[in-house]
Amino acid sequence: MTKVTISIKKIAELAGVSYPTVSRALRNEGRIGEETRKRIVTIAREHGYTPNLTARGLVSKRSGALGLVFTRFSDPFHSDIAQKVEIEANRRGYSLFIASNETQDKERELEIVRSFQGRNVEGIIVSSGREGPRYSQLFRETNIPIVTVNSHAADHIGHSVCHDDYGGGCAIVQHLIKKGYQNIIYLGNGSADKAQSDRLRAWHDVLKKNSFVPAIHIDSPEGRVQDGAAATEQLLSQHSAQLRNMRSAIWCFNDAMALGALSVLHRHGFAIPTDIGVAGFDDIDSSAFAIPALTTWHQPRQEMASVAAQMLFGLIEVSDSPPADFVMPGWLVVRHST
Amino acid sequence: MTKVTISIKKIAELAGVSYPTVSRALRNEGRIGEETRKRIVTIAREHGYTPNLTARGLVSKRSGALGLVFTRFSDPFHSDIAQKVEIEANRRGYSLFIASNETQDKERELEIVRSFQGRNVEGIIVSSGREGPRYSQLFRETNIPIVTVNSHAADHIGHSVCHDDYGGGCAIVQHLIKKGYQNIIYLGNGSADKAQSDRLRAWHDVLKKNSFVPAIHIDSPEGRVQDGAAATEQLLSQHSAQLRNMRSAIWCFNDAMALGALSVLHRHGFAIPTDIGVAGFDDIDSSAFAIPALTTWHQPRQEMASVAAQMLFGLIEVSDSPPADFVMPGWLVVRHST
DNA sequence: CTGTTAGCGCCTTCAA
DNA sequence: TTGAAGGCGCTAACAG
Repeated sequence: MTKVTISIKKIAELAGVSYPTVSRALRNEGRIGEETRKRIVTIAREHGYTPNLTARGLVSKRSGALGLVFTRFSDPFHSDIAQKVEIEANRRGYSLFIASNETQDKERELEIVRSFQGRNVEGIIVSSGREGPRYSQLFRETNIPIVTVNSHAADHIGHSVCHDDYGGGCAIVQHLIKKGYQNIIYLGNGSADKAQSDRLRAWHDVLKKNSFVPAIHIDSPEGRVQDGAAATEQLLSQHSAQLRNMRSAIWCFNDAMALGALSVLHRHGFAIPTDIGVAGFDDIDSSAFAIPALTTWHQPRQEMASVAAQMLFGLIEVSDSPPADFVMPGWLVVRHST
Repeated sequence: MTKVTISIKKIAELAGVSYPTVSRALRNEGRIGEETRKRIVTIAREHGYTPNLTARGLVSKRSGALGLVFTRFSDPFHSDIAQKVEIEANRRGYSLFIASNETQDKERELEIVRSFQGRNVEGIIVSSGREGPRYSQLFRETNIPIVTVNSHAADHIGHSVCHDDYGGGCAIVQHLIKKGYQNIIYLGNGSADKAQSDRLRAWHDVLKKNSFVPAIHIDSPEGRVQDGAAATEQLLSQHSAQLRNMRSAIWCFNDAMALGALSVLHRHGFAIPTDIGVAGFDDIDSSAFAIPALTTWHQPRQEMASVAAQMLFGLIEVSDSPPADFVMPGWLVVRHST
């Protein structure tokens, strides 16, 4: 490809000045004659000059780029977070490197972080919901600011924005009990770390406290619509007696799975919420348009992403701020599926 | 933040060699003593060395980065394309800059392309579905390979991967006619360029050919679930008589909108597909789980993204390949909503 | 106000 | 096989 990218030098030549002068003119930096500045800017524009951010970054030590690692584009929850991060990054004049990790391989995620490092990003946001000792280690070693969303380094050594999953889980289960469901099933997501364990624990605790005994718990490999559908199929085939004998409700790890559950239940002729109740988690946009509209727990994901971004900007500007674990509250959204 | 990124120089010092030697060792480039190579590599690893891709890119002229501009993360169609592009980029060892354009501002999109240029990306994929003379102009001026997905520069001067929207639209409308619907409504997306105009034209043409007269057409500002819901509400309030008198079907610009339509129709007590038929376009993952499962047109978006990526890689390697407009076929998916 | 010099971290000649 | 110089495009001191 013909690389005819015009450089500062060429423009200097054309304008009959030295190239630092051009640099100053183009950056609108002080101490420069108004006449020359105008002349240089005109020439630059005429020749379609665009500054080489690579070179600029090399010397200024500010690449003007951020890195974002997240699960996958088809995940509505993490995608909304990614969207907000992208907007915030742009607003601050940053470009954004992105890498998804559709595999369930944690090592891959760490590799991504390292590659971002090699690209001299000024900060990294990890929104994958995964965590573990390897993460803590990497984050400790890395000298680039990192903020995680919805997971915290196991030893709370880093900076993170989380959500009160335990509280939300308790609220959902309590709501289901109050609605009179006697058998509360949990359809989980085996690939989520903190979110899954917190919600599972909430489910356990609330059931126990209310003297509900051994309830059904099925984990999916991931948290997609099809996973929720598959888990529900499995549920129906393995526990149909229990479902018919006790007034049951299904609580899904997230709304996507709940959508899949609704679909399968509908196909099998169950009336929601009378035959079976269904609840989700997250309150993604389409949940309000589910049939019937989905009862769920609202996670303020936009705000979480915003806070994460602000946190990161803070870390970029001020060095060595102490570890922080910001926990945000959500709220129950009761619609028509329970 | 303490930037203690270790450089090639330091390692050279530590190893007691000159830094070009280190460079060679680390890149596994020929002509280097096996002993020294090993020693250097060990030291590098011990000190957690990561090559500075910025600097490397500056001299090699190969940034190893690609740019992707697309609509928004919550758009299931374009997100799937983005996902595939990301995977392909990674497979080839590229990092990916991403920028979404949630605004409907085309100028913003061109700005993004320019900023990618400044970052020395080696290639750009534009998957926004937008087009126009300003695009053609920019693409012509830009010396970086650009491939567009689902839109082509008005004058066919660039490289693009498209889908046969007209053919798909015809097939959908014909299917609805065959199913016995007498009133075929189109709910469009005002922010899509090529896709909208092609589908709208298909709708017009097929209706005309079959002597159907003035049908209803409502455009939404965008193509999201809530847009489909809003358009359907509008439809119900303005044309209820017509809907009850003639056997009607609603064809939506995309599946997301169709999901919104299904929700509203359900809330208003319509039975699908007997009272009203609903069809979408795209065949996104969740369409199979809609209630009822959605009849739609399958766009091979993964393949489209793959082809676009391959096309781009080709352009990066070989300069000056002639304009190309790759058109991919889709297929009808009849489920239970019609 | 402007030009000179130096250097960011790396790769690529060329000699040795 | 290795080292010494030069330069990628730009900014940041200094001079003048």
